[in-house]
Amino acid sequence: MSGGERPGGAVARRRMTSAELSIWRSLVDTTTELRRLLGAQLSQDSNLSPADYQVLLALSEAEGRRMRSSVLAATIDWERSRLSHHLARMERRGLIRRDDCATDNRGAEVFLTDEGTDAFRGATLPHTRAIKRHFADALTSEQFDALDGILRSLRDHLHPEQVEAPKREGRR
Amino acid sequence: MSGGERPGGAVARRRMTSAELSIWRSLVDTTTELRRLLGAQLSQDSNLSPADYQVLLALSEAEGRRMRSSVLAATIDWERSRLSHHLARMERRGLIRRDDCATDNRGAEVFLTDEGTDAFRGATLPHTRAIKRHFADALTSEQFDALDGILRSLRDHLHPEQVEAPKREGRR
DNA sequence: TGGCTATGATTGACGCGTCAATGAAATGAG
DNA sequence: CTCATTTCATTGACGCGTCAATCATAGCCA
Repeated sequence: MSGGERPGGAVARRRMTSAELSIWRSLVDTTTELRRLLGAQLSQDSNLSPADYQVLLALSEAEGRRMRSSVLAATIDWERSRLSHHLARMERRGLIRRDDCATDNRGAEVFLTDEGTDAFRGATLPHTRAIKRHFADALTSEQFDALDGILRSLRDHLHPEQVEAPKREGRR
Repeated sequence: MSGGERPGGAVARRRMTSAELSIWRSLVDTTTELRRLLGAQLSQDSNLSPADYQVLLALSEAEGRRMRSSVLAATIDWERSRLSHHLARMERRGLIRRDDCATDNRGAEVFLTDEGTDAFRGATLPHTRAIKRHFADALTSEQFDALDGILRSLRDHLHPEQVEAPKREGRR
């Protein structure tokens, strides 16, 4: 209630308070710690890094478990070269493989091996449980609603153009 | 009030919903993006990485701008070896230096050089402004309150023992 | 004292991520 | 068709972070 702020607008406000700064630091510290913990758990349970998991997740949801490398990069919002390096490491471990692309001779197509599929399947359940235990179990449903709104505000502020595309599929 | 959840307790709840999972992913993605952005800004404005900034901040607040290496590691919650590597790189760049410790011949003492002090001073204002612009300006004061509570819940859940050190300043 | 263990700090190996450079194929203008 | 430009993907160099190993010293106890 009350205060003089507007959430969405491109407004110049008062100075940032030290409370706000310290909430920022706490956000960084807490998410860092959560990621460390969940990453360690994942790697211990399944010998996968969070980055591996992200790649496997995207591939396992793709048509035919295969994707153009550039599409994959866009999907998980990685730089191309990062993906290239990472795919090279994953290929060495037998989790994925790369083929030349049929329709564009520059392109590469990445696909899950059976081993990669199994690794992902085996990782999913314990990883989800760990997220529940360390994150979801800590919050009430009111807090989830609030957090959802906060994240939406942050995203809208970061990407002012594409605010509030309702619930549409496919197009961009 | 209302729902069936208890925030603090070590309670086993229902299955995690997909909405909760997707809020988790959004939290990871959004904080990652914010950190990338602020890190890029910092490095562009001041030629410092966020890690450099963390070290410089801790040192600049220390008695005499110097600290035992192990104390520094504990202060910013880094592994010793990470700190060692990072200090070596910062020393090469002239931001800090290391001395043998007077009271413990195993120990090292780290201190800010004048150059490091200047670099930190020059970085602080633009960095704080960037945090304000990209983070603080996106949220209402109600959202800050909610976020503060959420982070407290998460931290309490991660560290069940040291719950609820009240709100006093300075000592702990 | 001698010897065991614990601690402070560093190192090397290796996986990871960014940036700038490369090469190769598609695309488009003339 | 030819040349310039853009796009796809990879590579190398280098900074970063983790893990396991190392080494010296401190602390302890018999």
